[in-house]
Amino acid sequence: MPTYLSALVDLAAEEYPHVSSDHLARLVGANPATVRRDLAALDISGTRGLGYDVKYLLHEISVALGLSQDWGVVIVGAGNLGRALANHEGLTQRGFPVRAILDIDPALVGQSVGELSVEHVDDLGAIVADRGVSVGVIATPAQEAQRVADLLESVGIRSILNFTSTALVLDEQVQVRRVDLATELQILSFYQTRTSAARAGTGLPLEGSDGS
Amino acid sequence: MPTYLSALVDLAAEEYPHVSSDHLARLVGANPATVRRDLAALDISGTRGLGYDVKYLLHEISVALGLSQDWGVVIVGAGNLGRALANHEGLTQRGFPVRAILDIDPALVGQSVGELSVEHVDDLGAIVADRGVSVGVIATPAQEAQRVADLLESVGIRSILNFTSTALVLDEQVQVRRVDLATELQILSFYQTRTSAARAGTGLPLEGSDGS
DNA sequence: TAGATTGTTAATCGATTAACAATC
DNA sequence: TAGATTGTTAATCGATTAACAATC
Repeated sequence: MPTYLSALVDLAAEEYPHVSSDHLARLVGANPATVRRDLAALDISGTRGLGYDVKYLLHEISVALGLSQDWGVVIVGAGNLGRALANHEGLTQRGFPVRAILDIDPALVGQSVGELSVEHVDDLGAIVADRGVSVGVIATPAQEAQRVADLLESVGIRSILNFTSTALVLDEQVQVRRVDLATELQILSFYQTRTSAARAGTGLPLEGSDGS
Repeated sequence: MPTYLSALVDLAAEEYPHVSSDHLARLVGANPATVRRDLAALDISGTRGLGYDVKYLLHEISVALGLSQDWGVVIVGAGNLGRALANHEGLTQRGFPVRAILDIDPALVGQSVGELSVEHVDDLGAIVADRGVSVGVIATPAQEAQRVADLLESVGIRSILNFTSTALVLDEQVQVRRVDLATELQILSFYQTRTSAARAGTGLPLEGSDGS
């Protein structure tokens, strides 16, 4: 669904007044029927014979994606990764301003990271309450991840982006996305191993079940 | 598929000689039939009445995941993110040693990043050939991503991990995984927006098509 | 009215899983 | 032999897509 957004931004920039499901489908590499069904699921309707109003579509999808509001972000873990994420300009640009970066290590507290300075994780509750934070990013060592997640949950965070390899166990109300570098690389090497093996004529199957 | 691995490592550590598809399924949160089908797809067979040999399974899955060899990594882009990735210990640990970090900016070339120092992107071909690099990581600004990807493809890289928001167009032989922070956050906010809307009783549908 | 395109039903496809004969 | 568990077929489920009547 987020895929539609950039295509629509382009269309709006080119001042297309309307777009057909067929056109949109080609832009995002999907099937026209799927596009219509997706939009219908968001209660967005078009005009028969004409298509969808681009500006209206853009607005409605932004709302559906929650982009009509800012989502304050707190980053827990001020190591290399945490600091890199805090400096990532793309985030604020796309409606996810980083409001704080925390660590448990007193030696790091007070260090400056871009425009922020590292704060202590003990202040999480107050920070979340005061600064309109609604997303937590976990950039700690894997062993700390569950503890941090519990802490985030306890202060009311309902959206977590987890950069560790730990599979978190949380209330189902809490949405978690995991971004694990090594797993991504393993998936790449898995595909590559399979296709090379297939080319080399060994018995490894090309058609497997999933690839996940 | 990569999911099985850590469960198996644990089992091996506890010296379980055999594991049933049922047991393994519970560990990875899947269905026993799916586990059996997955393993069969990798030409791994078990013993009726007994289950699968844990050590054998671990070995075969490692091979299938390509983990029996190291996959040298080159990082293109020595900004905050590139440097953080280069310092990520987890990578070498899991069989993905970072062999080089490159940038196009002469001011960055020569700077040290952990044990490496930044090299110029013009040397990519030689570096890939000499150091057994098989995975490229793109950590440049989004506008440069396609150019870098073309370059990586041209020097024979077949596995790319793309940290920009650009959708890359490459030969289908080249496996690409995208890790886009803002998109991940958008997905979180999308879910959160939907569920809050549903709780608030507005018309936003809880049952949609995909959520991607 | 003729052409275009939606909204939606029904068909298709693929993936998941239940079930069970084979067999250790 | 009795119990357990695989390997695989057939049933189920869900998601995708073709097709077309409704209608702008």
